[in-house]
Amino acid sequence: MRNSNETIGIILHQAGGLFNSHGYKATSIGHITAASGYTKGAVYRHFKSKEKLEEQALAYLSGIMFNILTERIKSQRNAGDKLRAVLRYFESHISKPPIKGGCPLLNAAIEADDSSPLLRKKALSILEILKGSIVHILSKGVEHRQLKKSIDKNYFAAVMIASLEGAIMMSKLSRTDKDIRMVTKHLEEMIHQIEM
Amino acid sequence: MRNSNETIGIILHQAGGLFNSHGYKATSIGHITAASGYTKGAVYRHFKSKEKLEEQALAYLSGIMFNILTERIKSQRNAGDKLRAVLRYFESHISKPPIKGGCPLLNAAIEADDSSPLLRKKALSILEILKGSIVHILSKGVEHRQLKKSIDKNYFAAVMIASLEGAIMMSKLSRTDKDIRMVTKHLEEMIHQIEM
DNA sequence: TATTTAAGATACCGATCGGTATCTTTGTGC
DNA sequence: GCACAAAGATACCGATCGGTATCTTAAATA
Repeated sequence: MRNSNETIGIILHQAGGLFNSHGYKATSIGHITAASGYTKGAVYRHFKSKEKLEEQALAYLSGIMFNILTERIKSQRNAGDKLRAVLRYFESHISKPPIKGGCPLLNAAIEADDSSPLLRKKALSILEILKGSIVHILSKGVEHRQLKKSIDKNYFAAVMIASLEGAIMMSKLSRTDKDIRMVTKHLEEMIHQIEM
Repeated sequence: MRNSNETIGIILHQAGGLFNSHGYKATSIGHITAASGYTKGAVYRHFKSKEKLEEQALAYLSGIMFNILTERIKSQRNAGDKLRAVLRYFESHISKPPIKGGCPLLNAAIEADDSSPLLRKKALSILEILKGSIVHILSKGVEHRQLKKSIDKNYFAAVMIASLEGAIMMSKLSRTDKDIRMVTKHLEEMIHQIEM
C-alpha cells in the first residue's frame, strides 16, 4: 500500500496550516486537496468528516506547539528562565512563526462557538495544558527556592497567557512586533518581581 | 417608500450579531435574511456585496462598543476611575454581553487575514482608537496630577488591551468569568501603582 | 386618485460546498 | 506472478453559496 501514515501526516500538515491561517470554516476540502496534492477520495479515506479533520488538525498543531515549548522550557535550568523561555516562544509567533497563521489556541478559541463543539473542547484542553505547564514551572520554582512562596500561581498563569495571546492578536493585526515586545517586557518585570 | 434607514439598521444589527457570534465567513446571506426577516433582494439593495456588509457591520458593532465605553469613561471624574471603567466594560462582555459573540475587535482581528483586507483595516482602526482612548486618559491624568508623570503611556495601553482581549478569549472558551476577573484584578493593581 | 419611483420579493444563475459510490492503481503475501 | 486488499482517483450527488435580473408592492407627489 502507499504509505498511509505519510499521507495522513501531509494532509494534517497542509490542513493545519490552512485552518490556522484562513480559518476552519473558511477552508474547504478543495483547498486542502489543492495544497496537499491528494484528492477528496484520499482525504475521506483517512478522515471521516471535515469536522473530524478540523479536530485532528488542531491536535496536530498543538502537538507542534507543545513540542517546541517543552523543549525550550527543558533547556533552561531555573524557573525564571523557564518562564522567560515561554515569552520567547510567543514572540516567535510574530518574528519567526513556528506555525503559520499565529497561535492555534487563539485562532481555534475565537472561531469555535456552540456550533463547533469538538473544536471548542480541543481548544479548551490546550488552554488547560498550557496553564498547567506554567503553574508547574511556578510550583517547582517555589519548591527549589527560586521563586517567592507568596505568589498566586493560577493568577500569574492567567495574566501571563491572557496578555501573550492578546498581544499576538494585536501584533498580527498591526503587522508589527511592537505590542508583543511591550507585553513581554512587562511580563519580564513581573517574573523579576517574583524571583528570589 | 418603506423606511430604508430602519431596514438598513435591522440588517446591520442582525448581521452584526451573527458575524460576531459565528464568524464572518461562516455567516451566509441566507442566515442574515432568515434572522432579519428580509430577503436577498432587500439586502443587496442596501449593501453592494457581502464583503461591504461585513465591513459596515463591524463598523456598526464598534459604534455600539465605543458608545458604551465613552459614556462609562465620561461618567467618572478622575483618570484612575476612568481606567477602571474600561475594565468594567470588558468584564461585561462575559457577565452581561452588550454585544453578542464577544469583543468585535478581537473576533474581527483573528478572522481577518490577507483575504479580508477591508475587515482587517477596519479592525486595525478600532484598535488604534481604543489605544488612543486609553492614552488620552493617561495623558489627562498626568496633566491633572492624578497619575504619576513617569508612566509609559503606550506601554500601559498595550498591556491593558492585550491582557483584556486575551482574558476575554479565555473566559469565553472556558465559559467562566475566572480569567477575566483575575486579569482585571491585576490591571487594578497596575492602575493603583500609577495613581498619586 | 393617478402617476411615479424607491423598497423589497421572487426566481434564477454558475460555482462550490461536504460527502459518497465506484473505479483504478499500488503494494504485499502466497 | 497472481490473487487480494488497501490507497487513492474520478465522477457524481443534493444543498447552498454569493450575486443578479426582474417583477410586485407601497408610499409620496401631483
